[in-house]
Amino acid sequence: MKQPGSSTSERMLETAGRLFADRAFDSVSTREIAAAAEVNLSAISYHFHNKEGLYRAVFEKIVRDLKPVRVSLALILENQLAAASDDRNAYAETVTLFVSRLVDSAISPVTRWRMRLIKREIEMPTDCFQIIMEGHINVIHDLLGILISKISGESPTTENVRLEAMSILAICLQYALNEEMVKARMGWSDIGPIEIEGIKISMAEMVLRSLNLGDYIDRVRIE
Amino acid sequence: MKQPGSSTSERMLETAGRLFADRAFDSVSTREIAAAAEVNLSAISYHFHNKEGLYRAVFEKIVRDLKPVRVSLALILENQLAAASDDRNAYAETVTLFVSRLVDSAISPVTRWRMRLIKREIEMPTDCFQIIMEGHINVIHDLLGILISKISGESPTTENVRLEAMSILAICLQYALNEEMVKARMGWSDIGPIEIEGIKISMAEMVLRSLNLGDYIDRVRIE
DNA sequence: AGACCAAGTTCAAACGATTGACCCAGTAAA
DNA sequence: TTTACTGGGTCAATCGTTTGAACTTGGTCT
Repeated sequence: MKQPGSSTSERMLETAGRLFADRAFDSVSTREIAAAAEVNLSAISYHFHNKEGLYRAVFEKIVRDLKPVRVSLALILENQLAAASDDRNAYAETVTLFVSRLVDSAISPVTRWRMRLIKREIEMPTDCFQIIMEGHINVIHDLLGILISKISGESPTTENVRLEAMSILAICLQYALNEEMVKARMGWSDIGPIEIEGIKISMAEMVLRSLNLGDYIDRVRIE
Repeated sequence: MKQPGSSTSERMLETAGRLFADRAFDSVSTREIAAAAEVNLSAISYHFHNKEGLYRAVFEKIVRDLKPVRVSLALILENQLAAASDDRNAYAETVTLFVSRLVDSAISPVTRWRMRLIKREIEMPTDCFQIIMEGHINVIHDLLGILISKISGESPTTENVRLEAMSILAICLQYALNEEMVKARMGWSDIGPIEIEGIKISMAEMVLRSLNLGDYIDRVRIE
């Protein structure tokens, strides 16, 4: 049934996005999208010129939708910079919060399909690769780089810092993407709030240790 | 040009595998596979019944091809168990070797397309999900779990150990999958032997620190 | 040796179905 | 009148699969 209050094009973007997140571009037909969005087939060419235009619009919308995530992460870092610059306990808290938010952005039911679509674009790039890199990934990777460089003392432009940032990004985002594998290997039937809590704790501890902040694990609580 | 000495079906499996690694199942047409393998279109139905049968056969072959990887990783662990069980320096060496081999299996030009195909199946499971999990992933994940439990003292069945194993798996395999992102963010035009060396060092250091073996980093050399 | 045959394999051609795109007349609200 | 659609129909292109003939091979019979 049609969602009241949502315009045709908004409904199309949401529906198409979910479908594209589940299956590849070529595997989702325009007719299926139109039917799922309860929209006429012609609406695709009317609003987005063609199927590729719709696909691109989905990504542009995702970048807009995820702005709160970027802002939230940037704010965490900003607050850190305002604090004492040598307080390693404060660093640990910042890292924990950062990781928690990152995992949330990847695994929360609200944003999960968006992150899966993003990850697919990264692994099998199309024309939208640049949109998602410039609009979202670059920002987060840079923020992580700055955080790591603050803690380790190395320059954020160092190859090592950039690689570490990429690794942390990878482990925080993996649960959104390897959903079936995680469920199969952990014996979970679903990744609900309880499982997410466990993931966050394990994740934060690992990242803290990998940043030589392992001593502060017990002093920090996950929220 | 046709490879001499390779049978039709072998050539089809290799060619189809590479194509399926680059693009989704539906995006690769049977005609394209046949043309690339320099094989008649009907050879698909003749040898593998249909397109899905070919796809499944590719995964079954991958599992067989990757047996040396599993054996190699198992041997590393076996040698560790034979060594002094409380020598943390030996642990560090084992972990370093393990990570090095794992990264190799993911990023080496020989196996890279296979790992990309595996990862795609994990992220967007089809009927072949079970084949690759039972044939390859479960083994490696279990081995990692055993290694972690040895080092941390926790039981390998602990949720925390299994999550940590999954995370280490994720960061070691990411470079095979996020190839374009890695190149874009690191400013590399290609992931060659030099870049792989850098990745391995950064990777091993991170994993060592996350396992509380950070003190032994400088005593261990990557090979 | 040469003729023959059956199984294994490859071939070109065609099948029906589905695809994305396009067209245009119609409608309802602003 | 303009904007935002709906509905139906057509189009060429491409899809996975099937068909039946042609070829290759190794063994058997004369």
